[in-house]
Amino acid sequence: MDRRQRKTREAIFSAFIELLSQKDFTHITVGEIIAEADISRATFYAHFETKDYLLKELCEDLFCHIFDASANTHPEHRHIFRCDASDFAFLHLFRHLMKNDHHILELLSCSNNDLFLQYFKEQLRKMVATQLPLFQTRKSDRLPDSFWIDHISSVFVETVRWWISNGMKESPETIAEYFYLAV
Amino acid sequence: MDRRQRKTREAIFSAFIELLSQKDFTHITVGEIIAEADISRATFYAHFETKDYLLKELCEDLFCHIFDASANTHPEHRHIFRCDASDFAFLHLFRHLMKNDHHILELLSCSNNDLFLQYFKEQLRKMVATQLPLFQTRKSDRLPDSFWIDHISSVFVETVRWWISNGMKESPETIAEYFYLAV
DNA sequence: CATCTAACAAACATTATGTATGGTATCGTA
DNA sequence: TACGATACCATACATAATGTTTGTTAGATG
Repeated sequence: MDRRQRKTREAIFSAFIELLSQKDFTHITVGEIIAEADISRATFYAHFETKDYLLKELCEDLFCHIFDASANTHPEHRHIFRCDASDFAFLHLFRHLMKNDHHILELLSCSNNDLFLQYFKEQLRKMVATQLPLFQTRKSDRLPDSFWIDHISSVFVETVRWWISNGMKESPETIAEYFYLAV
Repeated sequence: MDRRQRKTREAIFSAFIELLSQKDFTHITVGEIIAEADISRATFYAHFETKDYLLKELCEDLFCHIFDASANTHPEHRHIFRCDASDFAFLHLFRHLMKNDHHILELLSCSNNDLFLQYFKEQLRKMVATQLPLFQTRKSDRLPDSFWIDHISSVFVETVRWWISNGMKESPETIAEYFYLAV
């Protein structure tokens, strides 16, 4: 990919992130994005068909990073679902969120978090679905698989939502604790 | 309230609901609403300041109905949280949803359900919060109150989401069963 | 250096939002 | 029934956002 393209793409993304930290997605205009990114109107539309696609691509970028990282760093621990002293997949996710590598937290500010957490949940659902046997518990036997997959993903997402809206005062370990209790 | 006002308000609401069953909220224009409702532009703005307020008022109308109904019909059962053979608050909610009195299901079609379920969750959270002691369980002792309130409300909402996206094949009783297992 | 193409500025057509105006029909009430 | 209030109407308008087009400039790549 041409360096110029990379640079404007980056500029658009970071302008967008900046705006998202200030106001709701639906109230952000293309005009504001190009002003913040300091690019021409035509250039914006050369990169993204619409504002919706911009959002979509941003989410894909971000969540791919997080999930790839979690999936690859500690593969030997991914079979552990229930909480214990060691590392495991969900705790990794909480840690990644806390580190805020990719400015994800800015995106999850209250006015926008629905949007992003839904994308996030989508990814989680895929992860859980492909490894369903690892997530079996006593109570999951009495629930339909698809319900159980949704449930795990939802509780994770809602835990994150709570964590953020409470100022992320708790450690990733405490949150993981809450998550495993709740799920 | 003047009959004329009631009628146009109703016309706007049902036009809006019709459109929401076809497409996403953000892609519905005021122009489409007034065409569907067959009213003049000026009239629309005499009733609702913006499209967002229209949504808000619609949600308030709908969810107030549901919650009032549940709150009033069987007050003697509202102290029961855990699932048993008798009626209780959450089962009532599931039943109300299934009856689809106020065309709520149309609103909860996949493209829009986030929007409405968030409003729904808001209401639930209030209900749970005001009656927190009734919702205590063994595991809730080990979680912060606000986390627990969010958790109950979220699991309810996500259960509804799953139910709808699965075609509402299950009975309210079965869904209540799943809900109580999951929560 | 030569070629390809991304980015640019500027202008434009189209669509959506929200307001203002003066006339008409329907309402609640006396 | 008649009357005053007001909700609704059509129309027009100002403003703002979307998305496209054009010819040109500047940077990347080989």
